[in-house]
Amino acid sequence: MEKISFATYLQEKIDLDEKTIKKLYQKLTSEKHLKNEVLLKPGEVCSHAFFVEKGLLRLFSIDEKGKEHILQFAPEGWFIVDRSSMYFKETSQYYIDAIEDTSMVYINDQFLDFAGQKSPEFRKYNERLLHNHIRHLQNRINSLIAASAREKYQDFIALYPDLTLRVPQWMIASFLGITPESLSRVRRNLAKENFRPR
Amino acid sequence: MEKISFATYLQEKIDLDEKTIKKLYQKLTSEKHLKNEVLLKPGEVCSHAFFVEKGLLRLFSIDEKGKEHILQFAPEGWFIVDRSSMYFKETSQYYIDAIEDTSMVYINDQFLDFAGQKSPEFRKYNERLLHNHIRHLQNRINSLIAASAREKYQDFIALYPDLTLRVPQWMIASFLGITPESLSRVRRNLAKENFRPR
DNA sequence: CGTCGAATTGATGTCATTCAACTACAGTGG
DNA sequence: CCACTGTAGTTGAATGACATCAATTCGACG
Repeated sequence: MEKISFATYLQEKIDLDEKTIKKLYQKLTSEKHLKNEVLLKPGEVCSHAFFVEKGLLRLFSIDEKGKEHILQFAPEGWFIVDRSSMYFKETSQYYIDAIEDTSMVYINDQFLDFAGQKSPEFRKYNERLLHNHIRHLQNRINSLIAASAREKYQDFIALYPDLTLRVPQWMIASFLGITPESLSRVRRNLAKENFRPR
Repeated sequence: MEKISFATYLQEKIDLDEKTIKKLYQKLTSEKHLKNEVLLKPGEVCSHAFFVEKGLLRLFSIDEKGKEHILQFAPEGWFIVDRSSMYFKETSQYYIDAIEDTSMVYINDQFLDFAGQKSPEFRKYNERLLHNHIRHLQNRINSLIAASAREKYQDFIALYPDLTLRVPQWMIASFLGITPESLSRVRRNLAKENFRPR
């Protein structure tokens, strides 16, 4: 996958002049984290949103039995954050970690305030992001309550076509709320039916 | 349940002077709808958010097999809206209808703009609502992928203690993504174990 | 009282989980 | 370079959870 720099991303998404972008960008720190590094743990307050420039992050919980449940993946060009923890300053219930070596931009409250003051466009875009997030969550809930394991997997492929190859299968299962074995069988059946050579 | 007027609600939640509240409130229309009336249908753009003063609304989808799947309940003091449809002006996939006779306040874009200009407090509160919404959705997803039918029901009771009595059981089942029969059995088992006289 | 939808119950079926065995493969150290 | 180890993925068999179908009861309301 191609690297997506945050500066380029802002230019595309928001109509800002170069000068403002530079001003914003130099307020930010960009960091690299290796695979398996943990960026947020339960009990901590989520103090940053992460914009993924290159690599892959995930947001997940661990239940009483020690099982992981993945709420979100964030490949290049995505944000990941426990928004309610960050906004309300509550301790989080969730983990964020790196599935691949990942370079990301750290975004904190000060930056958001600063950028919002500098540019009303940025403010608006931020609002847009929130609504986009809500749309995603809502669609996901609908899929979870309405669909079978098979359909959930198909919804997943439609949503993240590229991730199907990049993410280990047991993580996809964990995202869908099914076991790795079940997903394996779902895939076998799908392959049987839609057999197509490549 | 007690009626919650929107004016009172605003006073409690946002620090506004009486004059501003009046100014805002007279921009709004309050309407009553009878049980079973439909306020939003798939294919329409969701042009209003509804604040429930008295009664009960629901947001739901219907799948290809004709089954309903309930995404949200909104009793007194709650907002209900298909946010992504309203914000992005896309046609909705969802229904909103009245479970009980309901009086509600219609809130549209013009009002939000107007109120946002009049009062930065209002703007902030609006942002707060968005984050609150996201928190809810995220917790719900976590419950849906991590919990058994029984645990989902317990999560539901914890979240909406009063609704347990007000909402028909088959709707709760539809909210949880299980069948009415399953919910009935879950309840029987819970009752057997935690037997307590009332 | 009669009707209709909601809820319960039982019998049965199906889908997904669990547990265990096995394969494939990547990484590690001898 | 090759065993050794650990993790991912697949497969099978048994189990369990939830769904489906059908019958019955319950309760609200005209």
